[in-house]
Amino acid sequence: MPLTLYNTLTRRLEPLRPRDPRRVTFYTCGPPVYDDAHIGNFRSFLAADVLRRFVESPLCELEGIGPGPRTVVHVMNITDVGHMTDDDQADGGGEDKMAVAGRRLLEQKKSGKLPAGVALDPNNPYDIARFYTMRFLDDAKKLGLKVAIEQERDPTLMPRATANVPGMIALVGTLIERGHAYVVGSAGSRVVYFHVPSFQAYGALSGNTLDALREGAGGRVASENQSGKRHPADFLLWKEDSTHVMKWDSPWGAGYPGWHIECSVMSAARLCGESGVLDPDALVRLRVPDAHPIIDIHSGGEDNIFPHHECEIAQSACAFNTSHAGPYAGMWFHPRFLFVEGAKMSKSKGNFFTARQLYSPAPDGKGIEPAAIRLELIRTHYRSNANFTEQGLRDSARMVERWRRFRDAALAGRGEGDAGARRACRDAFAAALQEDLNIAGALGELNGWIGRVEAPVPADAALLREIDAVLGVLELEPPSSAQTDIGVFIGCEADPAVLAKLNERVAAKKAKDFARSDAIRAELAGMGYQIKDVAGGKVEVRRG
RNA sequence: GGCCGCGUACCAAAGUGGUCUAAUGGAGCGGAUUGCAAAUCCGUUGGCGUAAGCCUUCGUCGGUUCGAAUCCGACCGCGGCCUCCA
Repeated sequence: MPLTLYNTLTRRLEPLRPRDPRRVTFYTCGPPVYDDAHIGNFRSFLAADVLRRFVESPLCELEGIGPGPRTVVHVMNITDVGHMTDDDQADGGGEDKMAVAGRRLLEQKKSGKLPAGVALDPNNPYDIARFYTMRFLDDAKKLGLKVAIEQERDPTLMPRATANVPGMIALVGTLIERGHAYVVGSAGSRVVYFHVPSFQAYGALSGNTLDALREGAGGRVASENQSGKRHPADFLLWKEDSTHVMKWDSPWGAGYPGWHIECSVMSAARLCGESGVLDPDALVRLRVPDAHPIIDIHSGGEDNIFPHHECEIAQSACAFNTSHAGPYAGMWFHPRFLFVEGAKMSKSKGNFFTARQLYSPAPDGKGIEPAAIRLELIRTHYRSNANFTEQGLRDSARMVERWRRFRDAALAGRGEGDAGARRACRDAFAAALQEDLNIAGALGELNGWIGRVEAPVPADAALLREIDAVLGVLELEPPSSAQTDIGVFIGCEADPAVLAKLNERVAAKKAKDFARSDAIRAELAGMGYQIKDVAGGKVEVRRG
């Protein structure tokens, strides 16, 4: 059975049918960079990553095309334009988020909390964006996000919004020319709006049709923001504002772009050029036949469905389709929110984690190995609200260790093993993922097979490697470990105080003073170190 | 008010008409191993029974069916979006 996915646009499971089976185009709405990305962001990005890895894999069969491997061009943007804190679709009120981040960084700098060696001017929004972009790329590579690894070779795969403003200006111009956008206000305070009623299919993705919006508005669209708009649902394409922290010249005055237009530009610019990036002139000349998707797959968190993706469809279809119809993307893929310890993540509840808080070594972070974080974030079906818990993280860490043991034993094994069992596992694993990425089912098949193999052989390791090319777990860096002649320190430093205790414990054990040696173990546990005796007379030490 | 989704055993999570007391991981219990732990390996974890077997379970109630965790209806509960948020 070929790969089917739940398409948000049609609310049905549908086979994935790329326009060009040799080159599947995939666009993911990437992170804003005025703060560190949190594990909820990463759940969504990693779900997209697993999808692209699976589509690339020989395990994945596409309808009418057959099994892979195949190429996926995956683009993920970096939103480094500071959008507004109260960015309702009206006129962009509130404060620029980049400015808010600058104030926060300034405070951290004053209190000495910024990491040493960071050269950063908190008043410069480009500096702030660069700072968080680098941190995001670090996090993403640690967690095995393939696009972040690839962009080192081809930076165009992760375009920056600030580098694409000319394309946005060109596209806004096109939309005005084609009668889908209009300018209001006079020089100094001009605003360009997209005129929503000019796009018939508006609401198809989210169900928020113009009628529904009118009924549901319930006073939420503040009347003071409506001045000049021809329809309450019309949304911002360009705002003239000479006081803004980031601003660019345009035919409608110096200002900044609306927050939906960047994705319309960057997706088409990178994915519609056979190789490389379309320049603004080529972009405005781009014409896609009606009812043909401009890109094959588009992903983003469920909260992007409305208004962001709805507006993106309207812009892209009106700008690029010959008679201004959709659907822009053939397949809309929306992972759901992540909960933490049963509740929606929020800073005030204290259940808010950035990725680096989890993987950084103690005492700054929790010292959890990236492979365990990745597995925990991908192991729940992408359309369920996954619940991220300490317990789940421990489960995942153990599963990773079990796979590693199996792989190592297999590489050291001899013989052919059971080819039939391998084939059955491979088929069952693939079949589960073909069905709307049923990853829990696929992991069940994998674990069941691993449990049944009594004497693993190199061919088993090869299958595990093929499977892991999709999961992306074992290929991640194993936890750092520091060796001393007494202990192996996993994910933590060889603290002198700990070393002293370990030496004392060895002496106590030698003297068969087990009461003393157990007391030391308890003391270490009180200090946050778990220890266990391993082969060779050494002690394995872990934080946590 | 509108749109969408979810409710499975101790926990997480598969299963979408019979092979289901129901994959898989964790946790628990018993055993091997260990000075003790940890880790690992084996067995086991609804009830009764020595066993074969019988009875009961997949939010609740009802319906369709020879047969339902799986299909339909109602209800209860939970959540998301409609406004910045992955």
